[in-house]
Amino acid sequence: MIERTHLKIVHAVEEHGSLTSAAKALCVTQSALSHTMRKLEDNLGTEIWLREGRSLRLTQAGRYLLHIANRVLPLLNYAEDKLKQIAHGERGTLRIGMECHPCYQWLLKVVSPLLDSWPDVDVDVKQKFQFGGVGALLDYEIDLLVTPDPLYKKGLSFTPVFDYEQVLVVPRQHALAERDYARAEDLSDEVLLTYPVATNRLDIYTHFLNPAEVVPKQHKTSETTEIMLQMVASGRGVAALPRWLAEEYCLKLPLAVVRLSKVGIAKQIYLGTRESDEDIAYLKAFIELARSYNHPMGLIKH
Amino acid sequence: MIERTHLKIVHAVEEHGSLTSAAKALCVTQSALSHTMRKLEDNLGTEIWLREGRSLRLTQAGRYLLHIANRVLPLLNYAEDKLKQIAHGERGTLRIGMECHPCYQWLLKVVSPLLDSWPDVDVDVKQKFQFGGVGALLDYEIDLLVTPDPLYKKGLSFTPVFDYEQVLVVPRQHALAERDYARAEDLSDEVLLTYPVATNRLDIYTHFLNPAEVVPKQHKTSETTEIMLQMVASGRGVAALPRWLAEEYCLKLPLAVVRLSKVGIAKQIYLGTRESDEDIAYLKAFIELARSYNHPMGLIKH
DNA sequence: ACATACCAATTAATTTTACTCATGAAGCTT
DNA sequence: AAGCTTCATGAGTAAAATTAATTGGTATGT
Repeated sequence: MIERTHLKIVHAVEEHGSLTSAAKALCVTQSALSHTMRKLEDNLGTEIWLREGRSLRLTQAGRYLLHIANRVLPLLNYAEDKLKQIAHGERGTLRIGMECHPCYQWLLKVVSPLLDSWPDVDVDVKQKFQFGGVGALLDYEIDLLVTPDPLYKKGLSFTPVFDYEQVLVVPRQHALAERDYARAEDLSDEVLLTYPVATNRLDIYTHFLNPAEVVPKQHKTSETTEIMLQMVASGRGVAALPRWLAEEYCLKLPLAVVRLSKVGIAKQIYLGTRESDEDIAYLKAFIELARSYNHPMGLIKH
Repeated sequence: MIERTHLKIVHAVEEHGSLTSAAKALCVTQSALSHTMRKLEDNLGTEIWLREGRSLRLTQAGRYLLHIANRVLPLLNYAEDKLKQIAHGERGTLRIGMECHPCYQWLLKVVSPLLDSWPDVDVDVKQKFQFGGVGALLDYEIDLLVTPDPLYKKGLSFTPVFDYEQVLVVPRQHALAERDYARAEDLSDEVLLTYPVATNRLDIYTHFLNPAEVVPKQHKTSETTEIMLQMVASGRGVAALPRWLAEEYCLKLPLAVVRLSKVGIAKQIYLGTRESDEDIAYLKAFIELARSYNHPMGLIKH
């Protein structure tokens, strides 16, 4: 009933002062406007303008309609703009999902150049998923999954973007600190500190302790890396973290880093996307950015 | 480009879960919706839904469009409602203009029953007009003029709604207080207190002093009735006011009321409207209300 | 006072749009 | 695989929007 044209007409008439000049501005004839508005007036049962000689004057209803026009038109114009930008991949919300704590630390470093070079792209980070990160990706809850465990499924594609080594963090005075590497047995008398997730999602179990059938003396958890490492520094246990993250904290706290097993635990961070999204420009750009981004002390030298 | 239908469709599809059921709800065929939305998608250059098997899933663009729909549709629906109410005279803003100070006092008493019986009518009171009250009425700045001086012009109509007598207010101890009435000469030795308006708009001049060619000893002005009468009570002068207003203050302050001239100055308050507004229900109601309203002590007994 | 310019409404004709119908393709269900 | 549901598509049609041409009214200027 009240259509966008009506709002546009009322607005244009107010701006240009007459039906005729408004018509010119809207690239239609004066007659078209006259017809269109007359129909609306019939429909509402009230006049929008008082016809006084050769000029129009808004009625109370007209004033109210103009008020609505001033509220709604900018909204629609802006929406149109934004939708076209989305269409061209210039704008959007990149919804990133993450399943591992170190991923978050890594992401923080990579996201800011994206925000800089894509000013119209918003980034949204989610961390809890009912059906896991892959499920969230398939359910369109997120557009990008940052994970160390790619789970290849039809319609998804995973790209490795970052290699790192998972290492043991011990107090600087600890006996292991001097060693070239730690063996699983070395932990049987230690308190192990990890993030609060299932042990089958912790590499130190799946790749290190479980194969040797070793369990640590005690297992404690901490939500935050900071607290965890302060506990390590004060001799309350040991932790397993990415080397690049651990070494950062070595500068601030009395900690030392030890390789896990003779060869070390090598990990990758993968970015997962839906294949159907492959032509979204900013998504592609982000993956490229992430891949080319050399973390200050991130890479294992092969 | 983005029309109201598009918003309605996106909204309905979200609500009903499919094009087909949305079509049913909107009383058109599924085909119509499909065509309409396809056209919008072509126009924007992006899909609104991902067609997954036989169900639709909003794209990012689609989610944004839905967001817009949720903002704009209620606005338009409400506006339509309100415009139809305005059309039927059930709703509106009654813009009242006033030119005289006592009018304001009177209005305050009459307006509240209107607000009670017309809950959807707002009242707006204006007091300053570049081209006088009549000009404001003709220029649609106001819808109703409250004035003691009707100025009959084509297209306007005035209705008297309230008779009152303009009287002199003096201190209760004043010599004039005992008199049946005051003559113009009695004021030649008095300080006259009035509202700050031109003397040709003050009845005490036009109807009383000027005809007798008398000027008071001094002429002072006050914006407010309260202050003016406190000054009178303290012997600093005399004032001319409507009897009903003056008698109200006599209860609170040591004042007395004296008739001006032997026959008194009879005044009326008129309500002026545009003839073209005669079918606005709440306007008619207000005038009726005002006319039937018996001020507690307002009327001169003829 | 007359001519001129401007403005909006109206009528009839025309173009454009929106909708329906019929049909087809693709996915679920059983 | 049959049956059902859902969306897409193309063609035809009814409806709506727009235009062109004209009328009547109101300022403006000479």
